[in-house]
Amino acid sequence: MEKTSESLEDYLEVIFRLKQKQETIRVSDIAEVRGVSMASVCQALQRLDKSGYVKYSARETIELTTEGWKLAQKINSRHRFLFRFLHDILGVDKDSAEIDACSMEHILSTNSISHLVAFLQFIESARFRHKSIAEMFRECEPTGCALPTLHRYGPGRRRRFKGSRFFEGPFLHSLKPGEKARVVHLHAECAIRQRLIDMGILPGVEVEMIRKAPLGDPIEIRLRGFSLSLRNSEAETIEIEKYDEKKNN
Amino acid sequence: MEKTSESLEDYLEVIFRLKQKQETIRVSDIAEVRGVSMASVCQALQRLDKSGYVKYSARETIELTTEGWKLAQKINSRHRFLFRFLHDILGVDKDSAEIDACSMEHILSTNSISHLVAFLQFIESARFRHKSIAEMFRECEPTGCALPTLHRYGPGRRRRFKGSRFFEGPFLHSLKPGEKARVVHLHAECAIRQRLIDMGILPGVEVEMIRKAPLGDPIEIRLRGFSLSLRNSEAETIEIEKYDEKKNN
DNA sequence: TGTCTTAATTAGGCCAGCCTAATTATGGAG
DNA sequence: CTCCATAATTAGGCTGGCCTAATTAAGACA
Repeated sequence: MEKTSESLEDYLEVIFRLKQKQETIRVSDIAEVRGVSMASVCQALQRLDKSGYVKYSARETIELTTEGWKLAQKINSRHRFLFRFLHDILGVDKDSAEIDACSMEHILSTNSISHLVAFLQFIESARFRHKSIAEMFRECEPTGCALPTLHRYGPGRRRRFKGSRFFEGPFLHSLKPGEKARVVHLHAECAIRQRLIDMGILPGVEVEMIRKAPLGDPIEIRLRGFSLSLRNSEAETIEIEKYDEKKNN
Repeated sequence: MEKTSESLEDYLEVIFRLKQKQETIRVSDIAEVRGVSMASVCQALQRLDKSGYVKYSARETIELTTEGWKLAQKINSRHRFLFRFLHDILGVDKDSAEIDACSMEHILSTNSISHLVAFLQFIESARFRHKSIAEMFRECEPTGCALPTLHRYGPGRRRRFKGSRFFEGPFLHSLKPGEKARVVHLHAECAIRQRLIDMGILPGVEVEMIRKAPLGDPIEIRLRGFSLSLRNSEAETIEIEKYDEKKNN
């Protein structure tokens, strides 16, 4: 079938939903919901018509084609699903969940979606001491880690990176003496992980390489004012991120 | 600070990551990673310079400003986090996880991200019978629900719907006699939910309204060839989605 | 010194998506 | 039947983001 853009998929979805409510849809209805001018809706309808998802010619009724229904249903069911995940499981408020589901439905790969579906089924079905995981999570009083805001609009194609695995964060052992960095993630498992955490090596913490032993094995780092030595094998599991010279937070 | 688009954020992220690896970055490096022409990179650098995230003038070294570092770090840590969620928890393969994390990092609201962070912490820390939830999930042999593919490219602003809660799926009780629909989700809890499921009312199933009692209370529906009566209060918890007249699956 | 190569930049185009303003139906009310 | 209000459409513009092709700068080398 013809390709569609995110924007067109949104139009399709709106049409689909309006159809659930009312028999005839007007251009102004769509414009209202999407928050755009009627002129834009007109253009979109023309493009959708050309792509074969909508049957439409000037001043006539707006009808989805069979292809259009199919696609709209797919999008819509993704939307519902994502909304449910965000709202029912994560506890995100309805408005945010709605908006985010709206964006995610277009960009998530089939692959990730299906994993998420499976995960959600698991989360919903598993029971421990008569409670679902979602319930337990809700009782945990999620504090919300207050990650910073990003800007969220502006056009842009979905091209992204060409090859995906170009980058993998640098690790602690690769710091040169004198260099500083921030801990990003601990890749170690169980016992070692716990040991590192006990020493205060946590994501977000600033570390500075002091020196390395001649053969590079025990290394000495400073964090929170203390110095500490680590085995190289441990340092290799600590993912870091380098700083700008002027230390911005 | 100046606003950025998704595309610019991607450039910023690439620059940030390259900086972790090498001292000097060339236009061609960025072009290579992002898979675009050098001309495009040039323009992007100029825009980034104008927005104050990058210090750059023709044929000179590419430097992030303090603001640039900050923003890039934010984006990057989101990326890492999302990648971890997709890959480590959901089990999505590295490539898909990378690409999807890349898209999600721009569009998810702070709100959803922080809920997800909290959720992930919970998932990672909770233990039952010495196993983490992620481990248990992995052992469940996720089958992958095979949701259909959507197209994923093309420009488009992030405007979306103006008001978010305009729509809520129609529910079963709103069908008119003779109309058909597909069950989308059961909103009922525990006992009632189970009862509905036992009767075969599951997401994806086609139902047809046969008739309603005079006062609208018991209603009769047909599904999988059988007819069934339901209390209105039950029907109100069943979210549906209407069909096209020509029944496309 | 001039020339060649390579990297980077500019110029000029294209497209999607949005806008506003101007125009064209359409369906009453007088 | 005409005219008006409203809805819808067209025309014309703008922007971001990409491209190719042509140009310019810079370093290497004879």
